[in-house]
Order: sequence, then C-alpha cells, then structure tokens
Amino acid sequence: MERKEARGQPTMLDKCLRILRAFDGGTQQLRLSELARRTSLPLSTVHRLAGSLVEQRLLAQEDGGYQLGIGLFELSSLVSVEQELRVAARPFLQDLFMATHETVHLGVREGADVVYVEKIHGHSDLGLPSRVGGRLPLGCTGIGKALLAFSAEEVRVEYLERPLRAITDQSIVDPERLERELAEVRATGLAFEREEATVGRECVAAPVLVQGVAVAAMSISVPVSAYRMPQLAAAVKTSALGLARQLRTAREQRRPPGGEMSG
Amino acid sequence: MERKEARGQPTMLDKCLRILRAFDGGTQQLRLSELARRTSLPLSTVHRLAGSLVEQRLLAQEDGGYQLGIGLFELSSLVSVEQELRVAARPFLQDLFMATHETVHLGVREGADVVYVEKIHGHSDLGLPSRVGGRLPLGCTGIGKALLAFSAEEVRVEYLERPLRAITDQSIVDPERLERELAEVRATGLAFEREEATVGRECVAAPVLVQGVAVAAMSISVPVSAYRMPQLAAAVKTSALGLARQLRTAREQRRPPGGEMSG
DNA sequence: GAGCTTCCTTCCGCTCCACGGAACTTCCCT
DNA sequence: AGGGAAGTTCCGTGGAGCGGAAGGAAGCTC
Repeated sequence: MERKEARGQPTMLDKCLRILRAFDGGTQQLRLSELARRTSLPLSTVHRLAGSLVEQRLLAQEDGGYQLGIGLFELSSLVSVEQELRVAARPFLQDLFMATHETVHLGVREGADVVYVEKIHGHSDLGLPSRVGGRLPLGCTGIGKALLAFSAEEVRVEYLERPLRAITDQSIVDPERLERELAEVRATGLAFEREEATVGRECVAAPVLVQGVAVAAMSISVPVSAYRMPQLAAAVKTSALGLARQLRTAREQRRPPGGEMSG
Repeated sequence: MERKEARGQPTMLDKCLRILRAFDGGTQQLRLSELARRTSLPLSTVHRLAGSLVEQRLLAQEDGGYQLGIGLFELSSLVSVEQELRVAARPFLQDLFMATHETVHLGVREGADVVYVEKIHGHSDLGLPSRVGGRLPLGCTGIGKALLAFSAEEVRVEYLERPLRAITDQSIVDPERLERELAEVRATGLAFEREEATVGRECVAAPVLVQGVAVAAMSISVPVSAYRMPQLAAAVKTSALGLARQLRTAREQRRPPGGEMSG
C-alpha cells in the first residue's frame, strides 16, 4: 500500500471531472461563469473543455446553461458492481417496500462513506438526506453501521481512528460508543439508527453478507414515532438474507446463457 | 445547424471515453489487452489512461481486470433531466407495477433511439432486450413509437427518412406503415408493439406529454398470450397522465425549500 | 528448461495539443 | 452613452500526452 499523491499539475481529465463534479444534487443547471467559479479554472479553459464534454454528451447545453448529459447516464448504467447488485436487489427491495410502504434503501461502502445505490419510496419522500448516488458518513446511518460492522478489521480501525463526522446532534461522535454498537451489530446482524442522520427519523438495517463480508446493506427508514421496529427488523433481515443467497447463487453459475442487449 | 466532424485527432478525453465505452452490458470485467483491442488504442496508451481513470474512480482495478468504477455511478446520479424524471416517475411506475405485476419501463428519446431510464420488474425478468441505460431503435418499441409520435415534426421526418432498423422479424421496416401507426398513436394517445422488439412479447405505451411534446413515455410489457391489453392500456395511460401532471406542477413551483444533500 | 506466447509495465524523446491571457462581442442595467 | 458581467475567439508557448520499444512475469508446449 502506497500513498500516491502530489500531482504536479492537473491533467485535462482532472479538469473535465472537476467540471462535471461541480454539479451537485441541488443545482441542475450551471452557467459557464459559474462553472469557472466553482472549478477555479480560467474561463476560456472551462469554455473549451465544456465544449468537448458537450460533444461527448457528458454535458448538455440548454438555453444558455450547462447540465449533465445523458451520456453519463448511459455509461453509469454499465457500472458492473452496482449494476449486478441493483438488478438482483430490486425485487427484494420491491417486496420490502410493498410489505411496509416505508422508504427502503440499498447502499455500499465506498471509503468512509455509504453510497446509496437504490432507494424506493412512495409519493411523499419527507426530506431524507439520502439520494441515489449520494454519500453519507458510515457512522451516521444504519446502512453504514451494518457495512462497517461486517467489513475487514483494518477498515473498521481506520474509520474509528479519524474524528467522526456528525450530521445531526444525535450523530455518534464518540468512537468507543460506535465501536460498542458495531459489536452489537455483529452479534445480532442488525443495525439501528435513531435521528443520527435525520431529525425525526430512525431506521433499521441489515448487511448483505457474502463470505462473511458485507457487500451491501439494506434499510427501512420510518418516523421515530412508529413503534414497529421489531417487525421491520425481521423484514429487513429476511430480505437481506434473500438477496445474499441470490447473489451467491448468481455468482456460482457465472454466465447464464441469455444475452443482454441486442443493439 | 452545422455538421461538426473531422476531428483531426482524438484528444485525451476521446480516448478515455472510448475506454469507458468499451464496456458493454454483457462484459463487466476487461483485461488491459482486451481494452486495447476494443478501443484500437496502443497498449501503453490504454495503460496510462486507465491508470488515470482508476485514480479518478471512473475505473476500478480488480484482480487483474478493469471494471467501471463507482465514480461514474455517483456522477450519473446527478444527471438532471433523467434524475428529475426518475424521481417523479418512480412512484407512478411503482403503482403500475404493483397493480399489474408486469414489467414496467420508462424511456426518453435520444437521437433515433429510446434510452431506458427506469425499469421495474419482478423476480423473473424473461430476457427482455431492455436495460436501464440501454438503447433500442425508436421504431421497434412501444415507448419509442409513443415518443416519436409526439416529437417535433422534423424529428419524425428525419427518422422516417433513414432505413428502419429491425430487431426481430416483426420489426417494422416499411416507413409508410410506421407513419400510419404514428398517426394512430397521435389519435389515441397509445402505442402498441407486438413482437417487434422481443419474440413472444408485446407491449403498450403512453407518452408523458408536457406542452404537447413527449418528454418521456412509459410502457407495460407482457407475454403475447395474455389478452389483457385493454386494461393495461388504461392503466398505463392513467399513470402517464399522472406523471405528466406531476411534472408540470413541479416545474411551476421551481425550487421547493427543502435542501438535497448534507455532506 | 529452453523456447514460445501472452500479458502487463516502464522508459523516454518527440510532437503536437491543451493552455489560458488578452482582446473582442453581446447583452444587460443604469 | 457608460459601466459591468457573461460568453466567444484568437494565438504563441510549453509541457503533457503519446506510443514504439524494451523489459519483466506468467503460463504454455515439446
């Protein structure tokens, strides 16, 4: 393991990505000058690169502003890990949602964050901070705790060494307390979270274990008032187990005969 | 409108994208040499670029092979048009799926293809050629016909001018026949397709109209044997109308107070 | 174990393309 | 008309990207 840093100078690719990443969940359309500001790149540089990106459909130019293009969407739909996971998980999440009618999440670990890869919710989605493709600190979410508890020890240690990030005033900031909770999670196979990510909401999560390691985790999120945790916990655990089994068998019989796309 | 072509020479960005796009639905993991082959780029070039892409998490290097990285997934989740559409559409598709238990699609037009942005299906997904992020020719699918029928006339004309691509032996290849069908679609607000995309399957689709133009279309796909088209047609049309209304109101009250992501 | 093939990695000098400052053009709002 | 901000085009320079070639590391066959 080596640290590789100290880029002498940002390459063209770096700059292009800085442009693309200048977009965030809230902002859908950015003007050229705003892009330049956010990326701290010269205006003419942004102009030129944005032009290239538009050519490649990674950006779209619409009434005087730029937005992320459909080319990105197409590319990302091929991301293997998440794709395999999502396809397999969708029906299970579906079932979970239909049984409970509460918001359901699926997430994977990426560094010190959970990245949500799937989310199913009803017509009203009450200001949850989660978003498909979005990140939250592992320690603040049920899914994150489930992932962390069943990760390699080094991952856990490294996470606990750094200062814990808080999102709400209920977020756990004491490493020892989190460590105790993780031990509990390992013992029960269930992770709970109470207003640590969103005020007024709690959730229960279960890891999707393949060979003892969490490749993902799923959760159900409900308002704190509802006292339904026991049933929800059972449901989420069942689904997680089902998904894990599905992944295992899918992984065994690698390459089913059916093709994927024609054109 | 000008044709812009004749790139003197592929730029770094071009090459990077060629590498990323070398992955397709079926192939999840590619070795370096295979990448070089698919992209027709020199080995050392691919090696260098792939290294940069890995640094940026657009690629992931796993046991001697490359796969698309989670960075792509994160980026794409911000693609505005599709994102807005998906978030709004999800509940409607959900309802549709729960009511019918058949595979449900949402797609948008991109050039001469439909690009699927959402798909809900049960545990068994019987070899449909559709895939979220995948493309199919407009004329071969219900969603495509719905989109085409309610597109600007120039789009329709241009599409009908070129030779029609066929996927199955039932795919429409006669422009005049397709044109007649499109007129029918415009009249009824419903598009049908029968084994033109997949043998043994038919589907009914309805456009999601905003100011008279289809910004998307949704469909239900069933085995040909089932004689349930009338009910399914009604259901899909209702959902499409609901989504259209939702989009319209969402577009009016631009910028609801709630933020999106914290960290 | 020599010899072949295939795959990956590293090196390095040349070239050419990306770079961004500056000048120019709109298009606002006073 | 004047001031300001956003977007576009130009162009000389330098260094980053380029890729051929050589070097290593496996895994074959005979």
